[in-house]
Amino acid sequence: MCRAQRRIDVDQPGRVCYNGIVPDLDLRERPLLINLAARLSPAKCADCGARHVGLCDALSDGDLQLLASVADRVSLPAGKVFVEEGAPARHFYNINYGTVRLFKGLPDGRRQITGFMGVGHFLGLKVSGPAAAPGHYVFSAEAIGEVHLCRFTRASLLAKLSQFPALERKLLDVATHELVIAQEQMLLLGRKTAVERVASFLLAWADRMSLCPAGIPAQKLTVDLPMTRMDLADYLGVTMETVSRALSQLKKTGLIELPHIHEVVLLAPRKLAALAGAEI
Amino acid sequence: MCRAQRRIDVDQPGRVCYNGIVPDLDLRERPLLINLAARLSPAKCADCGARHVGLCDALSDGDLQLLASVADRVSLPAGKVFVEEGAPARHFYNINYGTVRLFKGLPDGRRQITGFMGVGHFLGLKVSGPAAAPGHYVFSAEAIGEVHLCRFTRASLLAKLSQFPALERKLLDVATHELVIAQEQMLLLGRKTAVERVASFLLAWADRMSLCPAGIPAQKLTVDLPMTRMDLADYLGVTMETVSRALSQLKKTGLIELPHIHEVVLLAPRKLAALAGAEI
DNA sequence: CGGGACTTTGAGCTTTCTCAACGATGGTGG
DNA sequence: CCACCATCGTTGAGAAAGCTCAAAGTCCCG
Repeated sequence: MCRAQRRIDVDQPGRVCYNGIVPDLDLRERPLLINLAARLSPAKCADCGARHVGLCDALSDGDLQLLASVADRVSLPAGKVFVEEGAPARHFYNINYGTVRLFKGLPDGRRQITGFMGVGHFLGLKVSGPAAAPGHYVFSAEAIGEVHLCRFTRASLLAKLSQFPALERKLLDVATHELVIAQEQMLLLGRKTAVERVASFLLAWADRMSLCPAGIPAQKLTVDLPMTRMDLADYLGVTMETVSRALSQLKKTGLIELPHIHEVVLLAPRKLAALAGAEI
Repeated sequence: MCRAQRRIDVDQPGRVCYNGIVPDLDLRERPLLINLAARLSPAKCADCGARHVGLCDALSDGDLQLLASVADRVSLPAGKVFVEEGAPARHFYNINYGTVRLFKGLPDGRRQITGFMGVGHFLGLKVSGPAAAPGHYVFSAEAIGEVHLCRFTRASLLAKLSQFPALERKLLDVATHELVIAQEQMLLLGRKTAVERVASFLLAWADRMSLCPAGIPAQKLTVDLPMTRMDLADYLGVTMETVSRALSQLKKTGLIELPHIHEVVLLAPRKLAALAGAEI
């Protein structure tokens, strides 16, 4: 198998090896973003899309307010890279709106997307060195479409941990859950065929989007895919063309429909699961 | 790429889908093991191979003694599967001696090794559901060679967490570190060629074994590989034959020597790193 | 309505897999 | 102590999955 697609333009500013000391996101360059954030992400946590998801859900209104006092609200345009692999890790992020792709790169431009994160997801644990010490991000993060986030400095959030035992436990839960997903992805990348990969992804994504909270449903299910085929390819460890062919094959087999490029209907989720190699 | 090797004998007792309620390791069946453990793993933490590694290193002698009071010491023969994917998660383990392989399986027998763990490694975080709630293991664990471990019930260890804040933080560190490694492995599985995979593994393993704590050294380095070629293959997402060919190629290129099957000499670690696609 | 970006489909090629035979190695029993 | 056997590893040849390159099709947005 050839794996030599060159996708990341390594000469593009901001995508080269990280040497300088630059904040992951320099707000002074983009004063507008703050205003945009204020308009689109409500200042009050109570009105936030992520209030009852993920990390924020672990806290009472009062605790959350304390935590919010150390958070910046930020809004990003599509395509904005706001975490750079190799850069000093200064912040944690919590996603309030939109979808983000996390990825790692090779020097020749090959890219592996390690995850997609949506509303309520917490981001920034994966740094080199112990969690409490300063380290460097081991991944990059980029907005798919418009994204709103809460940004915390690592120092302030880690300092708050002793005040909020629930938060520390929740962080452990988040990390554990990500580990479980990562293991699953290793099985996919190491041992599944292209069609199995795509089928697995569709089910996992539907599940992640809480569309089928009670396991795999028997009836049909419509799933929104905010990412491109290229993103899917880089997540599933195949090429764009292979993703496209796999989707076409699933369509031809009658397992899915593709009403729009960014929308898939799972016609027979159970059969899809069998094809995906449902876990032992 | 064809990925249809059938390796795990799904008809073998203990490797089938888990339905029953059986402890991960029933000591009543193996009273000898306890004695063996007592002989080989000293009862005192102070004399344990893992005392100053990983989790145990986060605790004072006094705290460790308290923790040890809720631990069983267990010794396992080579090949013993002591955690079963899908079984109820009742224990955590800490490895005191030997090496363990963690893996996930597909119904048709394909296997993906998700990690190798050695002395000081902590095992059992990866369960379905939140860390604090009862769940099921999402991986299996098997001894490579003889293994000694400390076994904790999840309930007792999680109960102790509130008494030992250092321990909780350390657990988060462990989970974070595993996440970083998992991301790296996804890049390997999704985007690297066979030779790059093997080169990456050799360096990562040397690093994990603390043979080159200060980064990649310029001079040669001897690495012990306790696992078989098949294990390597299942870890690297290729076949045994491909691992063998990659090693032969690295030998022919003068980058490594293979004095014994389970021993590799890295002749030019830096060149190997360049080949492995050292991180951006 | 037109242009650019994204997607699909096709044809030939490369890497890796599969299958098979041969070689090494380590443990065991004569 | 050595020969034998079982297991594990290596090497080769042909097959196949997925990759590359190329062209045609779609869709969105101005």
